Amino acid sequence: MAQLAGVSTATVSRALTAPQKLRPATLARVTEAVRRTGYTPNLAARTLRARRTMLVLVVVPDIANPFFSDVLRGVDEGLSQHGYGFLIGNLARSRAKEPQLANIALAGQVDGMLLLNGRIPQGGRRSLTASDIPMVAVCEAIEGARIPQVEVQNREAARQAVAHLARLGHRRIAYLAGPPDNFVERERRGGFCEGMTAAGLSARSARFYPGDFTFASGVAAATAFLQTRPRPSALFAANDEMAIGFVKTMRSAGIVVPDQVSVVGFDGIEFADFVEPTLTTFRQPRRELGYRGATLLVAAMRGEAIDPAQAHQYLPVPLLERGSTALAPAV
Amino acid sequence: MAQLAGVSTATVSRALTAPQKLRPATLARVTEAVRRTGYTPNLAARTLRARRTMLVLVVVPDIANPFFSDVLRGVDEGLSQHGYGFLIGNLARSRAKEPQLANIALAGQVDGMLLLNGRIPQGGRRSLTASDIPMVAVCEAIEGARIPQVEVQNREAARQAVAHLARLGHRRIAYLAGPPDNFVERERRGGFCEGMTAAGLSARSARFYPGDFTFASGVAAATAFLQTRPRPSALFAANDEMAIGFVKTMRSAGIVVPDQVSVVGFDGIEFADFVEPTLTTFRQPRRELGYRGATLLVAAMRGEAIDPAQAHQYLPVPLLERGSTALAPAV
DNA sequence: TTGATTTTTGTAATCGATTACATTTTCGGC
DNA sequence: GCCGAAAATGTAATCGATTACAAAAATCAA
Repeated sequence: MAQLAGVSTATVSRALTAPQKLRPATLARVTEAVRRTGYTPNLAARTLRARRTMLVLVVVPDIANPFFSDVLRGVDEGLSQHGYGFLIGNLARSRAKEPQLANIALAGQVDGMLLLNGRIPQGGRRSLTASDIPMVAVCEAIEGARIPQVEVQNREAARQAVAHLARLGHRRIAYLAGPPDNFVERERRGGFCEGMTAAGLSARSARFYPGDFTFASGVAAATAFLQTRPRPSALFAANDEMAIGFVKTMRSAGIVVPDQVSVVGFDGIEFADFVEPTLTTFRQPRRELGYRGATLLVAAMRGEAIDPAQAHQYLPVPLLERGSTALAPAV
Repeated sequence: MAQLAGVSTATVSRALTAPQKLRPATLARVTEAVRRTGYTPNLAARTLRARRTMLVLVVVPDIANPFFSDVLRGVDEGLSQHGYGFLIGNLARSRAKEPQLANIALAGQVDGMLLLNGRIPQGGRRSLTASDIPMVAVCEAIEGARIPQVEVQNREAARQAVAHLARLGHRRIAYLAGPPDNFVERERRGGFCEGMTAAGLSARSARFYPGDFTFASGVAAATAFLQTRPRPSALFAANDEMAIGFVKTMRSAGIVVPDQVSVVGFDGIEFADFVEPTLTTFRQPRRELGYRGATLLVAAMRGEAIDPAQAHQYLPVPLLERGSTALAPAV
């Protein structure tokens, strides 16, 4: 290959990694030879010598969750643009695999990590936090971690949900919660309370139904809701799946949504469009979350300084006003 | 590290890759030294020399599709069990990236490929088909390809759908199709026709509505359906998303499902449980598809002979009889 | 044209494992 | 205790790129 172009292997290497260092004529000869032979540099050799793998480990809490697959699409776009590929580390909703994933990074098998799970994996042979492996957190923020993060304006959106309902005349607004140890749940709940206060309503006296982000917990909340007196006229669910479970149960109990109860969800999953009535919700910019996270990580892996203003991004989540919210029924 | 154990690097290497070649005492000394130093072999060096990457390229037609994320979970399980990781090649519903993905494999960056897209990627610098890179097709079969394949019994299930409806007394059964160039669509349509014949009904005179697997095409089919005379009493949709779009539109038009029209879907997506009425459908064993494909691929990559009986697997797809099917209305 | 300076290219060491081959050790049988 | 075969271990070449350093070529000023 090098012979065909009449140059040394060093020159070939330079042609591929630092073309500006070559005379145009030489570069052209090498390029032509590369084209003719269909030469591809061996990745392993390059990695071995240059100590870069051009690979990123993406830690996902649950790969079977469609939410993350959309985020992954953005990650894919952001990384492949810069020549990076990615490995997927699926935690499958448990922490058992964390040490294994941490070690992949610590062993230098990847150049950086993208954390979608709201936690820095623990239990590796060394501490990831203390290492200088570039990491970026996406979707679920990691409190106290000194790494770039990209999340959505959970708190702000939740406030807006309450404001939207208050504007429609609702005064008894309930909250359908996620798991209490979850970061986004806490943000959304906090925003809900702030929104209540801002609307001149008492957050203290609002009804809070427990939930865990599943459809089933939405159903359970609906059952509890039916027995609540006085019955709230609106409900803000911390995610769409619960909201849909809630709405479905309401309807089978003969309660008309939105006439008797307004419901607001969160996430903007695809099926929010397909249920009856269509769900009023906040559309998370999933692809964008992944894309921005990937872009930040690439910068970090290249050793570029990250603009502090970019280091922690809060993306806006637009409210989609649709069929499940309406004016409060007259008292 | 080798010094700490008082052995050569060759022995360390053997301790890690072929422990049975060492005397137990030596092995123990090395193991202890490995533990104490926290040594991890450099993957790049190993790959360079051993010419194995322990990585698989998974080609996905659309990573944002939840169907595939579930399959990926199975793939993850099957591969990680044997120490393999995987890269994701996302085609994003187009063929533009095929050459790029083919080249990743041809350049030896992975040890094998798992194809979920029903096609062998074309346009690489050499032909993948002619190469000896291990490949396995999953979900969507690749006709004529001499590689192991894992798919579901599409044809059999479609026959069963018709049988189920016929058993309920339906005689005018319509078919809501997928894109005509899609392999699984053709199988399901074929099974539908066979089922009609088996039930003593004319497949020729059945109504076929065009579709493309999207919710919107289910809505469109419903609109056409409403104008069909005489109106069929049952419909078999080639996937759940269309079935759900169809049902939703029927209901808003005041047609009661299943009393006036029975509907059967295909795939068993999560939301089939959540719609009203719950959808009668076939649950695809998604995780299992991925797991089996991964297992076959590992065998192929290890150079093991594949039992011909295992080389093309057709997994059964159980029918879930739920709310969207009922006895045909009396004529 | 010449010599100094800069740019381009080549030579050879290097990354860290695996592995063919050589050497040493172990072990059984006599 | 010795010999030969078998098992265990060591030595050194090797995988294929990158890159420090050296050498050669190009460029420029006088």
